[in-house]
Amino acid sequence: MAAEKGKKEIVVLLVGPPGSGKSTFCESVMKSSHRPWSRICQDIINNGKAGSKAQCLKMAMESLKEGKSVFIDRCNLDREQRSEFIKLGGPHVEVHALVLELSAQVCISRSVKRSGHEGNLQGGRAAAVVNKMLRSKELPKLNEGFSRILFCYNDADVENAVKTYTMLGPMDTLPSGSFGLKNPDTKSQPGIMNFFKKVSAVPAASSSSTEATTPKANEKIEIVRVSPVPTLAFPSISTADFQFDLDKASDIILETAEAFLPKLGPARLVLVDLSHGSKILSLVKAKASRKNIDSGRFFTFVGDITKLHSQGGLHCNVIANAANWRLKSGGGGVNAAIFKAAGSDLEAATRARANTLLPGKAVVVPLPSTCPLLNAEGITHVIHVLGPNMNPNRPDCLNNDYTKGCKILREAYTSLFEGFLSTVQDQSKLPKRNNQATVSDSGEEDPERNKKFKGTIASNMKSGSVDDSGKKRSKGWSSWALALHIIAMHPEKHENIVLESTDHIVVINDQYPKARKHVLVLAREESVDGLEDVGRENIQLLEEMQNVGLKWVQRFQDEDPSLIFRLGYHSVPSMRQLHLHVISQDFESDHLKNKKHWNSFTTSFFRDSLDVLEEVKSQGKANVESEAVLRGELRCNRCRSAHPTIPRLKSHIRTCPSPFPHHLLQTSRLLARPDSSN
DNA sequence: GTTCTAGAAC
DNA sequence: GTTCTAGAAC
Repeated sequence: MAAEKGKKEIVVLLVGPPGSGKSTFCESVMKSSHRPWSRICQDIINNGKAGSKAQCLKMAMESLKEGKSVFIDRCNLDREQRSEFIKLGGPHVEVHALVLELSAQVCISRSVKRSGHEGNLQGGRAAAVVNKMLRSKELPKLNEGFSRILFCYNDADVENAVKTYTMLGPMDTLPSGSFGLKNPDTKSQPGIMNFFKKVSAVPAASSSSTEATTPKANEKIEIVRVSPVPTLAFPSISTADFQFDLDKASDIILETAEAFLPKLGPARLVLVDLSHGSKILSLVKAKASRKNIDSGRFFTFVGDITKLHSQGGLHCNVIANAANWRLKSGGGGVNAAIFKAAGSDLEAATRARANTLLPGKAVVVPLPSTCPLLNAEGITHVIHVLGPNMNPNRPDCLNNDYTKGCKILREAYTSLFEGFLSTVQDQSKLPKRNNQATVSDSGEEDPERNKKFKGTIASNMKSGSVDDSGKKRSKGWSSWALALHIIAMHPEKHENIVLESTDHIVVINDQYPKARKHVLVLAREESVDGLEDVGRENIQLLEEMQNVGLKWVQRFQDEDPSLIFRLGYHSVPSMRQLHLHVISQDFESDHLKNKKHWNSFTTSFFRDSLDVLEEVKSQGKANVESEAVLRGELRCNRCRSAHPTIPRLKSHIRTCPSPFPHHLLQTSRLLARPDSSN
């Protein structure tokens, strides 16, 4: 009996989708265990047929009364499903969970085989069932009431678990706790697309704990995919109402798509047109096959872009809209159709990102969860694109100027594909930052100011946006990062802090000086956000910034000749608007608090103004150092000795007697008065 | 960029 | 116990 002294029954909840091996596990243990077990399987509890949870509970209680331990052989994938079985626990009954985290593919193929009805339909159903279950899976936690949880990720783990439970005699117990959990991140399962993003961002990730929801790169069976391949469906831009030449347009589509496919991983690009007789479709199709473009990853499709999944059976997670400049519904065609299908959600979501769009630009709009397009078609993002216009009855007609037109159309597709790329992967590691959005921060759009079409996508501009997986994106500038930009654009509104200004520059004190003297010379050029945006056209500007910086050094040294300065730029600025740091080398400041602060001024991340000028003159651009150096050791800027913490470093630099390194002394990178004793 | 703070390091 | 870092939130 259960009450027998020292003896404890065990309830083991198997946790896993169909085909994960729950029944096999139970049978293996029961075959040679010395402990009496009862397997309670919901699939057969009803005289061989599937039964209810209540039946399972009742039978479990009966078995426990008989002194048997029990396996609860049902999926038990979410907390709620498990909760009532956990209540079976008590002073004489322990409750364990055994989690079978095997890959979705394995589970699906096993359940297909078991059903004895191989083939697409059965396979499709099995896949659908497993996928659906995995989507709402919650891994068990000790605080649900388990005394022990064991995670298995592969056959070897399962074999060990079988041994563990087989060896368990009637009087034995197992240690409490959670065992074998490999990646605690899987405790909550975000939407299926989030998973895909995570996986595609780190293609090398092979942690088997995510395997259950990770598609293999080269899956052979379509239905086994847990997440669909990211796919962008896009209409031909500018060739309908904007009357752009079809031949030229088709060349540009192919050219830009071809350039992007290698960057997109397994993702697909699909040109869509409503009509079977579409000329642009047949042109693109013919040219694509001539160019031997991978037809699995770039193809044309006839259908309604708002109903590709439901009517066409094509799964696309992102669609492009041939938008108008006002980013509003209307005009008929694709634009009207998409706005109609997406409902008011799209207008609101668009408005949160941008108010207007310039030709050649794109804006990525994530659809809110309530959006019908998301729910009915699985579309997670709409990317609005505005192409060039050749129709005299529409705004901004280019009057047949195809030089300009082709350039803008190329930009439009590039912006679109970049936008798509940004939905596929987290781009935080991309070195280039100059593909910035050009929608104004205040939401007011000034078409005049975008003389250069260097930027491409307009997205995530309103604030530090967070993508679906919770990471901050590198695109766009958070509101705090705009402070310098705002001052540079309107110094007259900030008279209280502006020390000096000309048509091209503004000088201010750094709000959080990292040394006794620390001022910033801001460029007033609209489109130059940082060193990476600098080109030959900015040489005069760089020279003026340096001269103004030197003037301020003189001024400071007149007050205190012992001050030593460097003039330079951060390789990758945290704040928008090119700014030159004029900073004394004492680094005596309470605002200098962390490794990033120190390393940004004392490693190769800090690019001396002189060097930058020389590089721009000779090679047309400045070299920039990777942000990785910011995480390096803390080294003295004079003797280069390493120090474990910021406080220790600071106390060292207060008294370090060494001269500055050779390369700084050699040229006039380091600005010291001759009579200073350094 | 800063502030705040959990928790690692000492 | 305190010091310090590093990540999240802004």
